[in-house]
Amino acid sequence: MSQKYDYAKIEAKWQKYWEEHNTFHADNDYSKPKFYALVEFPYPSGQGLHIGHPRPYTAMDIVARKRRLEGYNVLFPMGWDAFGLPTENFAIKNKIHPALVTEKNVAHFKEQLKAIGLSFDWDREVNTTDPNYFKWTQWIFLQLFKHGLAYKKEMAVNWCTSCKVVLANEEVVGGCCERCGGEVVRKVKSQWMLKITEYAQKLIDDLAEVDYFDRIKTTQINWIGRSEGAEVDFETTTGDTLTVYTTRPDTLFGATYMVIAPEHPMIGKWADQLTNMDEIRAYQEKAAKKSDFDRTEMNKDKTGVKLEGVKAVNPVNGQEIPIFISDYVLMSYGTGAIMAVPAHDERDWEFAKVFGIPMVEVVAGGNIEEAAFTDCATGVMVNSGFLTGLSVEDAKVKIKDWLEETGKGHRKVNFKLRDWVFSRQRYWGEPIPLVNCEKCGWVAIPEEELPLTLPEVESYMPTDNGESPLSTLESFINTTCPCCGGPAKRETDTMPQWAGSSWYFLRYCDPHNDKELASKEALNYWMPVDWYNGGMEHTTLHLLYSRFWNKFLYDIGAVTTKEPYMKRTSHGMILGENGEKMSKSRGNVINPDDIIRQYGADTLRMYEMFVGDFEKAAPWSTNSIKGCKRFLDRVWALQDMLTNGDAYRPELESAFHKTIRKVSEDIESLKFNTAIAAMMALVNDIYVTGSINRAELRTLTVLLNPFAPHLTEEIYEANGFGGVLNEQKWPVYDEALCVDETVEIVVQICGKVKTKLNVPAGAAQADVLAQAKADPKIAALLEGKQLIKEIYVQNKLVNFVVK
RNA sequence: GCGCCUGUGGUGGAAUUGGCAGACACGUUGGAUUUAGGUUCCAAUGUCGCAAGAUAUGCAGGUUCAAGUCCUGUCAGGCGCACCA
Repeated sequence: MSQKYDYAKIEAKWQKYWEEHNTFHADNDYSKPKFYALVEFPYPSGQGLHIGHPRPYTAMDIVARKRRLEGYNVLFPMGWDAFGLPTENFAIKNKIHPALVTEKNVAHFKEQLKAIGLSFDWDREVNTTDPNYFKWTQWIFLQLFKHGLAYKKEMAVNWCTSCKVVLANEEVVGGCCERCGGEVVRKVKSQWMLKITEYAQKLIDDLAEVDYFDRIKTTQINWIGRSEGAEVDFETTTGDTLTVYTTRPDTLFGATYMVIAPEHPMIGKWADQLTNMDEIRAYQEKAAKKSDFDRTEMNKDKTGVKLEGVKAVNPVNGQEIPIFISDYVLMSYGTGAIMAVPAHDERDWEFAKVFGIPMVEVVAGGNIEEAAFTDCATGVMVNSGFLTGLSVEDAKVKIKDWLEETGKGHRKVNFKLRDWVFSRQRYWGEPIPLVNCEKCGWVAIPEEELPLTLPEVESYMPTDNGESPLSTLESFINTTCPCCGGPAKRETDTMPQWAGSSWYFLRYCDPHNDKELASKEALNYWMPVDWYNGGMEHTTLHLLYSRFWNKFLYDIGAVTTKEPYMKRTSHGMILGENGEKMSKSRGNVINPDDIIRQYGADTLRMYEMFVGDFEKAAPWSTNSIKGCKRFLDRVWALQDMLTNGDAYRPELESAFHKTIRKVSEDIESLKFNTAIAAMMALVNDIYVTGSINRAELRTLTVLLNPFAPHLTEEIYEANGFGGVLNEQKWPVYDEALCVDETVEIVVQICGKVKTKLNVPAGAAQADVLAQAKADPKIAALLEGKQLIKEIYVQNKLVNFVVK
């Protein structure tokens, strides 16, 4: 052997072999047990692959390769989430069609992914910008529309002044655009909305049926934000009704004023009766200019204006109470109006202090002069009419019953989750397949006309008034109504990037189907995804959206499972060498092409898995990667020490069984770093013996194969183990052989280690204690002391407690 | 402010139900091989100490025969949410 480990040659050879033999193609052979491993498909940016991409891809590649060796029919697909702003912006700047930009970027990404030796089934590649794909994205939208889950709404939206695009709430981070960091302002626009709120309860409930990391579940539950309370109707002196939502109806006797959102519609209605309308208008204008972020920024100083001329009546005691407008009440949550109980709500307390409003204590136990008493678990009701003397919990039930009996209110569940703003005034997205007819209103285009493709336009720039570039194209806009045949205009907005990624996992099951999004047979066999790994940052966006779409499609019978993903895990980021996030501006970017050239793909894979806890962020280290290269060099060099032998040698037998067990278990629990450490330790043990036999080398190559597929295939073939490695069986271990024959027992005196003994595994307590006491060093230390206690832990330690 | 998570050598990180802290690497030091650099191999490597030994998991307490692990308090860092009534 004695040849150098020529990774470049070996990797090119096996990548070619896999491609030519279509090795990783997932058959639609429905008789075999299946395993569907999924990684988030990338956005093919112009910069090419980031060094962070291979981390989750390699991890799931390891799982997929292990499953194949275990006899599963494995679906491990890849595709491109290719609509989106960076491509469009590049197209605008360079006056080139975004489809061409996308094509070029995809080709580059694909080449880079193949160079890592990932076992994707490239026959099932999907691309969200391919009309054969987005035909079905549009089809799904039409079903949502037909089922009343898509609707158009005039609303204040988040507008990124830099991208010139509407953002979903989820895309606004700290008052700035998630993508470009530009300023986000409020703007009133007519938008397509998807009623994700209709599925809020199911999205919470069905988390019980899936295996996600706890923090992923918690984040989703918090984001959906369910709360239980009541809606209460307050009469006003104008004869109107003002409905509020509250989670504390038990404190109704303590409501001393009301607050409504500055944009509350009642204000317009009461304009004639309000004597301080100028002041109110000024406050409304000030509030309208602020984004949601600005409104939350100033949460310390409560501001507001009292409505002079209108009062509300507390339904429990008939008391007239003032109404204020204040921007601490949001129109978008609940009813846009609250009953304020300053004694038992911090915000109301602060507001009442500013405006000198009286407080009424209705739950005993706090000091309302100092602070609002909000701890509801322990309190007893006071000053509360028929609720007085009850516990808070009982009072909640009683008041809700009372509200429902008297018709003054009712139980109500609310969610923080808002409906999904689905329109984008952009070119590079799926056109929304609807037309607007003067007579018939919004009408779906016939399904047989799908896909509705993007027309060629002069400029991809949004117009100055924020409309889509498509809005300037008369030939696209003007059409006929599918319903009445009269003149109609097409919707010119496109879908957000989230659309295509909300169902791609379904398309992988049957990617070339032109009759339906995927056949029932294929879905029935492959779905749900058995293991989905992706970024933590997608927990409230992509994960929620795609679960929503899948649930809707399930309800209309288009898919076969209620939940799309059985198991969801998340990986940590790869940081720069300085521990900061990698970015061009910080100058700490590592290019995967360079690493592969210098060390090889197998080393890159090993290092990305060895770098640290898979779930945590880890800084890149150019020094540490050498350790992985060294390990693979050592594995390669084992071939020079090869001897015959068809069984593990006795001195290594236990080590082999233990390592197989460790690697098998660690892969399942994402502990790739310790799996690799175990293999390194095994190789070190082998080196100590000075040789390796054929049985041992064969097992080692299979075990290491998911991590370093090229190197192991080459060793396997070069030594004539028979067949190709990827068609072999995952090694098995014998639990009985994982146990050592003798164990080292620690002997402590008063918890301090004094000596160690070698005893047979499972030795009897009495024997071990006797042997410990007989040890000269221990005997000397016990001499003249009173033995109070003897602790014995099987196969672990002995502890003598003395006085 | 609220919620969740994390604090272990010079560095990345390991440590079943509480049971030898520092696996596995990186780096460093010394040695061997080499004309030299690189590679490879051997040895050492938490801290203090010649040694015996002592001491050590952010800090301060507590429970226990025994604590990185459990409890209380506290500090630092990270993530999420952020006036959600």
